[in-house]
Amino acid sequence: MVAIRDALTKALLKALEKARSHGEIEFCELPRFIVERPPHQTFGDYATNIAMMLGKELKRDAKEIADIILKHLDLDSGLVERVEVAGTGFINFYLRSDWLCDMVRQAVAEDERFGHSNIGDGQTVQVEFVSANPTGPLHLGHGRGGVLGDVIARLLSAVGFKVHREFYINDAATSTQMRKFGQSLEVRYLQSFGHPAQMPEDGYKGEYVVDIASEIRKEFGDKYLHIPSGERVSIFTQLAMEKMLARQRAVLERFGINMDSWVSEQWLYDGGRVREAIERLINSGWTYEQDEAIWLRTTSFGDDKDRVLVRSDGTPTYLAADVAYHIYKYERGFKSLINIWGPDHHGYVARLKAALKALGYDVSKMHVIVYQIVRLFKDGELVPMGKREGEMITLEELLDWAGVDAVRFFLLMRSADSPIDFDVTLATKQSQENPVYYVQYAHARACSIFKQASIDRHPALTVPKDKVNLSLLTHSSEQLLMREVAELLDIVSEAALRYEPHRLTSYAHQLATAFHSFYTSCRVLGDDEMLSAARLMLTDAARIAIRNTLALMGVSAPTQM
RNA sequence: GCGCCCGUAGCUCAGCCGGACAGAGCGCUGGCCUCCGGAGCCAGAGGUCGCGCGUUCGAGUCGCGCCGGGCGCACCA
Repeated sequence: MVAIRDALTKALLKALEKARSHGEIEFCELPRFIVERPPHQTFGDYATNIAMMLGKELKRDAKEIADIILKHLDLDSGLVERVEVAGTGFINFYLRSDWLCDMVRQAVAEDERFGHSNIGDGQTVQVEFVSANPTGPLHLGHGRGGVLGDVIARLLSAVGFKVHREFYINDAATSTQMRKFGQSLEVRYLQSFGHPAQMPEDGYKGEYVVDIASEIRKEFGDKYLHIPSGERVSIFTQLAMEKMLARQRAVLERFGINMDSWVSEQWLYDGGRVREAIERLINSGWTYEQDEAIWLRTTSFGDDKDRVLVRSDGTPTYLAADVAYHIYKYERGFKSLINIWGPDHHGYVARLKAALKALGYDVSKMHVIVYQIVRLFKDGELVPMGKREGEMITLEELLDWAGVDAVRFFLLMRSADSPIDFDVTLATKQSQENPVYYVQYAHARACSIFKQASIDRHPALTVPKDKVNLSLLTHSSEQLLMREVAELLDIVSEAALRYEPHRLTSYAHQLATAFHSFYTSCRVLGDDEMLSAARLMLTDAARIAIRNTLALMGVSAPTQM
């Protein structure tokens, strides 16, 4: 399909060149035009708006230009049957009727690779996502960031990019959060020995802190009871961080997410990278001192206020460390960087970009995707979330309730810009209201046809692939299903290049609908051996398309349900 | 107050770089099981694309201004 689009685009460009050399059209730079699948079948299989775009630029009639292009258009007759100019100036391409049959064969031949391509040409992309504090378990919000990042990574790698998944651990020992976390842990530890320690107002009150404290007590007994508090807190912080991180990693793995690397903020401090970043910023001349703190003039680069780089007590801010982290990203030479950030970070984008610009980095290769909040509903009621207060449903619990597939699918259904109300009750429902089952069921059904065929020793199975006559597939539901299957490559490349994984869910649903409809109106295993063989091949292509789409979403494709 | 996001069918949302009669799911109404899995299929009802102005041959899509909602505006991360 990309091949088809490419072929059409190239033929158009050639025709334009020829028209120009004949002096019929003048242009120096072509406007951006598209070759797309038109919204309606009567408009052909592909269409382009190039004549209208040119018409606008040259102030000439679009139809006239279309006719000129058509005159010079030299098309592969094996592909295109005829070309028409529509009333408004669209050029519509009608492909030879067997192009869809070729697509079906291609699907079956390429199997797992069907839908994949090499647009990325091996260029490296780094995707940074989740990047949580190690001060608590992951929750639903992290889940959304996780699926978004992971599926964007899967998509990019499917279209030929070399993808690197990274988790940035916000574990700086000097950070307020980490210290507060250590203190909360200390309190729980002391309390477990009956000491009257008081949990600070803004401490971490979650049950899991008590759990960790008792784990520490189990492992080390009263070893830490009689040492200075400061020392105890820092030991506890370190211990707890390791435990939390291990749990986070385990949940992500269960959720189908495997990082290529984990970069620790503290490691950036220890290696002197944070200090170095600050020095470079100071040397850049964009900093100043005020109230004993060091400020960065981010307003000179589009931020709405200047930001503190080093606090008056001498400790660097999160921004300083994040600049160091991003310098480290740039150092590793990735061709592009994608950051998946939660809604609470969106004010932060301008700040970080400003700082990187001050150092002369090319910010255009860094893409920040900020997703909107996700609220959890159970039995029609909003479930409150607050880490400090400890009222929280963890990602782990959610996976226990709804399963990996449903959680991933639901979090992928909406575009990142749209907030999600996650309805656990719906996600766990095994009915037609639940889109996950609908799609998976289509896949299981396709598989079951093959199972049935082999039980029956159906003669269609013995027809060699190159003898299968796909032109027998003339029913409207067969034609529609072929068209849907043929869309896969376009859908994948578009979803990948735009970083929009939600396109996959609606496509998956469409595919499933087309398959169910085909299934209902066309019996695959029948008396006509050749017809059965053709339908079996179409079933296989559909099965492959559905399975590959689900695979890109990280959702399983069960062969039976 | 400033910044970002959103406002499309009863509900939840798609709508690609402006394009050909505005789409889907759920819900609702009415049909479909001799036969490969009814967790399915078919048909139908349902929309001033928040409002106004502008750019354009053409605007749900772009620009400006309102109105409504969400989030962010720390020497927290």
